[in-house]
Amino acid sequence: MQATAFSPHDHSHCISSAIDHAQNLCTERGVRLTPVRQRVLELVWRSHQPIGAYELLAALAKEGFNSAPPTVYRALEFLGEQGLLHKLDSLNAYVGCCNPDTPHQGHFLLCEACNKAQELESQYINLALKLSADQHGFEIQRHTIEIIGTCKECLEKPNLLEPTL
Amino acid sequence: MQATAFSPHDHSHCISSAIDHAQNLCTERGVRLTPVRQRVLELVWRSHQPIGAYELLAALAKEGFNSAPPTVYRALEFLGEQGLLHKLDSLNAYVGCCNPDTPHQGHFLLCEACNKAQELESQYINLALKLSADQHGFEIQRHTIEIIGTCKECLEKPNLLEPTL
DNA sequence: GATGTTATGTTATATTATAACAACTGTCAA
DNA sequence: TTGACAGTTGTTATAATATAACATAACATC
Repeated sequence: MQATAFSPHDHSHCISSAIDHAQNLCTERGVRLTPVRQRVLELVWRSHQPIGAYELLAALAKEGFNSAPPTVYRALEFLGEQGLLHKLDSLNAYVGCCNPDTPHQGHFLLCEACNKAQELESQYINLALKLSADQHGFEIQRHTIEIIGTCKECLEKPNLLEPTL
Repeated sequence: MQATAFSPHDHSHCISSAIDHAQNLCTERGVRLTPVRQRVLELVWRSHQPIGAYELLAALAKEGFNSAPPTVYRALEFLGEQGLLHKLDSLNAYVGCCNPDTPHQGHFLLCEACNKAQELESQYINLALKLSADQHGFEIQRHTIEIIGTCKECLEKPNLLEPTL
């Protein structure tokens, strides 16, 4: 199986690749990846664990950035519009998008043991959503698809899930 | 097609049926559907439009119920535990469950034109979620599945969607 | 009617997000 | 080179959603 957020990997590569990608994409689109926007994106990518707006705010504050809520919410709004991150509604938290070139909402696996999020783009799910909507004559604009549970790596550490008494 | 939240129907029947069902179910389970809990459930069922906690609170206040946030959040917690309602994470709002006998999270169609929610129990979606999770060795505990768009009835009123200039 | 459990009341506060307006920055044409 | 505009950021305040903590009341049952 391919690498996922859950499996061990060189995460610094994820970060640098995401930032490079974002820079190129913003240049192409003629929009500005300003310092605060880039820094927010880097912070979001600091791990595969979705991060909350106020946690971002605290991190920015430590680094001398302006630290009022609108600062971070504006950056999140911009990054969201550019498809560079997703909001996870069930967590009120934000996670980087690996595939920002084409607009999409994505489907997410959220592990409650390690708190990491893995984005999927499942054609099974897309088809199932389409079929269900069609059955009701419903036209889909967007969706929130979050699958919550335990990832493979955490399942393989049973001692953490079922501590000995 | 069967009746849905979106199509015209005798809604008073939805309400009374939901309350009857809830009363029976609570009796069977030996839990108490106290006045405030029942009233919250009735308010949630007042329409098929999901309702927010503070809107419930305001309605309770008008009727002389205690009106501090914990009152309504406790009722919502109880009703959620009993499977009598669902929270919609993308809206921070609550909607009654038609099928509270068996525990489930459900899938929702949310119409942005009429703001109504229709719960689905699509085996297509369940299967697609399972397949996607299995591919990653992921064990599902629960999920948030919200399909946002425009319902059949609202699509059939094109003047509302594309106002004449 | 004493006791334990469940439910509610009450006050305060935490968490998440936006409104509104002022000030600054970059761009580009006149 | 400046002035006009669009876009971005700063700042203050507040809205909207949700929970913590502790006191009191109601109910069950022995």
